[in-house]
Amino acid sequence: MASITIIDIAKMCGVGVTTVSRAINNHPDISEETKAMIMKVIKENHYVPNNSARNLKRSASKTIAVLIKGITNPFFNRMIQVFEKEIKRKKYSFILQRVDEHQDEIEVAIELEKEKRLKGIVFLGGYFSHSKEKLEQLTVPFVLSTIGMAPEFDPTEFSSVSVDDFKESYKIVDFLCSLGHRKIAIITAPMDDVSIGKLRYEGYKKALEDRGLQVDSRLVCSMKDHLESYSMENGYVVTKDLLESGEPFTALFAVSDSLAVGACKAIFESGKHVPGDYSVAGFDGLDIAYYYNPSITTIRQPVEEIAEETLRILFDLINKKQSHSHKIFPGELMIRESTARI
Amino acid sequence: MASITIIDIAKMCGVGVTTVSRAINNHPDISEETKAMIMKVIKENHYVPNNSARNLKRSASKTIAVLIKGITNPFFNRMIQVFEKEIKRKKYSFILQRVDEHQDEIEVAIELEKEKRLKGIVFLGGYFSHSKEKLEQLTVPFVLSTIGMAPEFDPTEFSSVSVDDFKESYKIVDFLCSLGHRKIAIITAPMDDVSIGKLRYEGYKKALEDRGLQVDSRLVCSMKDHLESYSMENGYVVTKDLLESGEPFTALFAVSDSLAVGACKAIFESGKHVPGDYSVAGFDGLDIAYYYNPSITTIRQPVEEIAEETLRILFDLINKKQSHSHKIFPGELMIRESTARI
DNA sequence: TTGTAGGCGTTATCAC
DNA sequence: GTGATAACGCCTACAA
Repeated sequence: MASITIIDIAKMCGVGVTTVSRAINNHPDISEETKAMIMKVIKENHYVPNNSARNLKRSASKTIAVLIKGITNPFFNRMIQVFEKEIKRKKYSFILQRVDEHQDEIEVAIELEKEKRLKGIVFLGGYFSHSKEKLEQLTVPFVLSTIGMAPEFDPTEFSSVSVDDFKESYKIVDFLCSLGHRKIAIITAPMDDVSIGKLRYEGYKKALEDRGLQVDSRLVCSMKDHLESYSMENGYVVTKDLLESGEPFTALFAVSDSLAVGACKAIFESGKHVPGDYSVAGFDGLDIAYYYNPSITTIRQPVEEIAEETLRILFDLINKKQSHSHKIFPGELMIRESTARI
Repeated sequence: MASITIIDIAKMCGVGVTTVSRAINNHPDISEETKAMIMKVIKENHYVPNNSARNLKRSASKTIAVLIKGITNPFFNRMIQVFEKEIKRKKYSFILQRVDEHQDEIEVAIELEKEKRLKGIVFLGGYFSHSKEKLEQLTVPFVLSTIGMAPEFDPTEFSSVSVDDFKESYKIVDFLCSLGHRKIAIITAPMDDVSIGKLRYEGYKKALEDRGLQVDSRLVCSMKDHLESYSMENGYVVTKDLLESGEPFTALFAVSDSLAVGACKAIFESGKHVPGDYSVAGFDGLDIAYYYNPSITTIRQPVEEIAEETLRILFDLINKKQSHSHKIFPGELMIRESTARI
């Protein structure tokens, strides 16, 4: 049962461990023959170096970790692909680490940094509200990507890439207004939430106000706590409640495309039509918003660009080419079938 | 910069490293006071034990790894949640490891087993066709979950949990036949593929044959290689091609719900209706199949049950309560709006 | 080009 | 209840 070690290999080959180590790690100072011979023995005996030992000894490794909160979010799929491709292209290795909803991503990051001797970290998703003290324990560069940020944060202490959730939300709600809608409902995060849900709600509020419209609290619907947040099911249940309340409205802005899909379903089940009876708008620009029937008006986030820029900044940070920077990408209003003039 | 170690903490506390180690790891042989004192110092100095060193030294750790191929598949989301919950409930820790499409999951598993001293492994997704020799290098118990399997495998050498893709596929195609459809197209994996796509295709073939129908190769559509497999986009593009080919058909079976969604979109764009002009059926039982408009007839895989059974078997294996076993769950035919009598 | 030996940070063994 | 000390498996000066 005892696993085979580098020493065993060395003995079998009749060489020293150093030589074996050189063979494994493609070091220059080794003759082709001995290397080939060693590799052959390694293959035959299925020797696999122990990563823990390597990481322990190694002072630094060329690896980037991406910590992602809410991995169920299809929005991240495309981003992950870009991250993986780009990181590999730079000859770094790539670790994807899921962070639980209730877990503290900084703590996970600190631990991982020590364990894997990371060169850099990308935080994806979730909301960022950590003490400066904690942030300082992170000794490698990191970038926050598509993360809602507490405004009180000092922008000189970190880097970030995202869209302006407030502004984009404003944009799409304003678009609904421009279609003549005056009673616009919203499905958003619970009020005690401090994430992008909140930012998008603020955009909604401001857009209405600028149009001289009152925010009607009866049309402000919070996602259900006991259901997965931002899910289709959540949108469905919330919309069902709204429809049953009898509160009149003509348009509905869901702060994510998945919520919008669920909302449409609830509307169909009540015998109504989209956009005939209700206009529905989403947010994010997921594939499903395009493929849904009707296709759903939404704000498309430029995921590829966001991912690429995130890495560009991270590598600049790693190479000390620059200090912290913040990049805001514009979202794109995708006008589709789910919204209509009133 | 140099990280703080257990020795530093020991010195600061005026105790030996052993004692600190005991405090960290909740060992019994330590007084409450010293433990509290040590923990306080640890907190104050933000000491975080180095995982590599722990793993290196530890003989065994209570951790289960789930290796997942194709993490973009929303089908796995629910399963992962179950895994995480159950594994935590058993006081094990949980590692989710993504495996790249082209990566060999067994190699990843072997490496991870050594690095993290795993107690067990769950393989999720992909197709399993590894040599016995390689499998034997895995010294910890493992279970294959929802994985297509080469039939030539010796069932006494591993455990598995899944639905019978062949049978379920047969079931839904037979259902389409029972509605009077005789020209049934299929969107499936490329013919050189050896995954569940192939099994589902075989079920389709058999169902038609048993109904005395010919498999019309012009109605057998393969997913595009250059697009993400099983994606909505793939279903969309393939269906567009099929419609443009002018080949007559009245029903379409897509081997995944996402493909089915894309297919519906293509049909709508051509000015046709579902199920008025074409019946469409999917496979998997994703949320979106229910929320889509029209809701999509599909085979629902009992994901929770599959996940739970997977762990039950794995833990039985770990506790030596049993040897390899195979569990096949029945899928459930969900008859919805996207299919109609011809 | 190759081998020897020390140490990475932790836990386990065994004394006290 | 507590503390030295030897591993764990590998990498890397340094020596040969």
